[in-house]
Amino acid sequence: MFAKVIIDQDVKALNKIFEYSVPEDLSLQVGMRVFVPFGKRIVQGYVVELGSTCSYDKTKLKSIISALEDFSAIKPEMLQLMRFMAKKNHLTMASTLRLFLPSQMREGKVREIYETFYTLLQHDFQPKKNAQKQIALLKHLKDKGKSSSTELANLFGYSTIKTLFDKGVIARQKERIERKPFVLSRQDKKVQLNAMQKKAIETISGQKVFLLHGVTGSGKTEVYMHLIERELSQGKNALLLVPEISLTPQIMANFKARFGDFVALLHSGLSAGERFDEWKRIFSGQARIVVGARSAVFAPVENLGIIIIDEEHEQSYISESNPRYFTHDIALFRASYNHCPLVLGSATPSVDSYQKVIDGQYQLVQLPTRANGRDLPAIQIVDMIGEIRRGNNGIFSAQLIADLAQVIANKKQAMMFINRRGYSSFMRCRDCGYVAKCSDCDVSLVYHREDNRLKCHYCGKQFKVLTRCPNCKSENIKQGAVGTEQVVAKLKELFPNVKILRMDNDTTSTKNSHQKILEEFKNSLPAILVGTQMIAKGHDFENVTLVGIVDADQSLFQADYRSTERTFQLITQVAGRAGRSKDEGKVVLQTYAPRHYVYKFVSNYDYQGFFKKEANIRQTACFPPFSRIIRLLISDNDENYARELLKMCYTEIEKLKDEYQNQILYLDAMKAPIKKIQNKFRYQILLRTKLDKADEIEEKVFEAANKIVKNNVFLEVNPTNMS
DNA sequence: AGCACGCCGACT
DNA sequence: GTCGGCGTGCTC
Repeated sequence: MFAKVIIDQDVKALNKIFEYSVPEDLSLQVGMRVFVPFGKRIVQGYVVELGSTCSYDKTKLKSIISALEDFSAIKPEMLQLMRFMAKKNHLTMASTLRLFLPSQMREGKVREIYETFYTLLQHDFQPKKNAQKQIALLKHLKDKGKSSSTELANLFGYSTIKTLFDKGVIARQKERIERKPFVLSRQDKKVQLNAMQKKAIETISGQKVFLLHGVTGSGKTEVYMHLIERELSQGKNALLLVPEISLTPQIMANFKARFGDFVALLHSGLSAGERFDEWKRIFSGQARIVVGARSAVFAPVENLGIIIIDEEHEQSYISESNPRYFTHDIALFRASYNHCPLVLGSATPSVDSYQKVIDGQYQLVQLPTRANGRDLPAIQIVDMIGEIRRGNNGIFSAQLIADLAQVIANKKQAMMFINRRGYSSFMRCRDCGYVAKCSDCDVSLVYHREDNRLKCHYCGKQFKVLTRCPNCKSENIKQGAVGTEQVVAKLKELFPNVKILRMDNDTTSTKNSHQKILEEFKNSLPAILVGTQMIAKGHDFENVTLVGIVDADQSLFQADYRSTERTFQLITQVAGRAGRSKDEGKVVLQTYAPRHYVYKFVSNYDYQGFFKKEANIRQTACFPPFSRIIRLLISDNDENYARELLKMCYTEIEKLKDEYQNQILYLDAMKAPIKKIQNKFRYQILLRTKLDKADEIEEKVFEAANKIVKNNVFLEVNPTNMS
């Protein structure tokens, strides 16, 4: 018997299959992890194939040493997924397989926790009359059957346990316990479905992709729950993916309440141990519903009946570092492997996904009204240039201030949204415009208030805060942009007696601070919550009647073809926070570009209109989804060498132009936007191609680059942030 | 990734 | 004369 093995090392040079002979006494299965001799050492590998033939020189063949476990950690579906991903995303097979296992298994530190339990051994034992503690303990055990050492010690004292144990009245045993992630418990309130929801559930079935377009508050979550329930009753399992930020305790509690121990929750708050325990519950089939963030798409659930991606337009579904992948691709693969529906849900679908509806690849399912029957809040656009003309140079328009005053008078709540995407709080000299930059990376330093230092977000290097401009010696140095702090300060000035809370990266660094702030906000009337994207998602505050968007433009004017789309999504999302309950809501949107088309559509909640316009622009300009952008990043410590490599790659890739004349729309080589990271100089080749032969071209570009550059070459498709 | 082999510079 | 720098090549 021979085995094909993938060596568990994430190196391109080892990204191939090695063959071994299998000892007679070793019962191996495909998907098992094994120890194998490799050169002069012993390494871990994965068995990907077993058979009676071998293509390698048999005299040089070595033998597998042993298996790590007596089961296949990588199930057949995942092996196929590995092949698919490695090819699609140009990854090594090892790095792909690593995604499928919890870190605890990889590090070999499989630590399980045990706890001592006691049970009753002699049921008829009568303690002495005055031994009150013993009597109580025995009664406790009689009622509960078994009890942990810590519990008994707390209630009756350890000496009581010891006496009874020594007399042989109670028995002791160690049991493995699972680290259950903490979840709020709450009563499950079954919601009556409306007609649209019922219809959506009926429509969604079969091996297809559905785009569930539902306005904010249309009750998508309830639809998900019903779909999952339906599959469960058919004996199937389910996978629900959500963006990390919306994995709030409330949502988790909802699922726990509805589905109990059938649910496994995978989110960033889990410890490695908890994650491992959840993984095992899924692996063994104990947990049949997996709810989790991006990486949960790799959960070892078998027999899937449905896969749902909630808020499908979210950026967090794109893994941008190390093993790069797009969650939708993986989900689609798994859905077709399991012959089950894939549901992409959103109030503001990505242009990519909606285009697939137009192309007939996805089926559209709509939930056009809010579940509570309320209208969506009115969005009023305020022209900030006009404000300046009227002599108001502040960060709030007269309209916004008036509306805030009204909210406070009504003892209601307001949310103030600061759109921080795309800029950070850099330090700038007000006199000459000098901005502090990192000495190793070509990026602006970010000011961190907590420790009053400037930090580089790419290499982590720290610098002292500038007090004098090194360029013009001026001391007029200020933090660059309007931040949450400034807004809070201004609000306190305007409304000194109102509770004003701030929620952003600075105020939510500790573990439960997030929750605390939201809790405090919920319990204060009137109150204003100031925050970044963090406040945009999922929270359901019934007293919020006003949402202020302080500077809507900040995500709009970026050198990124998706910035308009993102602005539309963000504003719709934030607007959805207002008027969730009986009171009507309102949104005040401040902008310096009131005539931009995105504001026209967004204020009318006209997604279709926006999509048509946006798709049209992209088609004319030949941008995705009507083309593919391929970015090849080359980096090296030696700048000249990096440039040389770039040139060689470019010459090679340029040859493709002849072969694919009318396909390649754009090709150029240049410095990367961030010219240096960790002392590595970065150069890039950008290529834009029509879709017809995009796969083929991408493959050739990758091949060409790998022929020339051994390491430090990255290929990225439709990059989101080109740093 | 590791580990060996191999071919040039400065040391007990 | 040797010790050791890291460039190159191989691992079933």
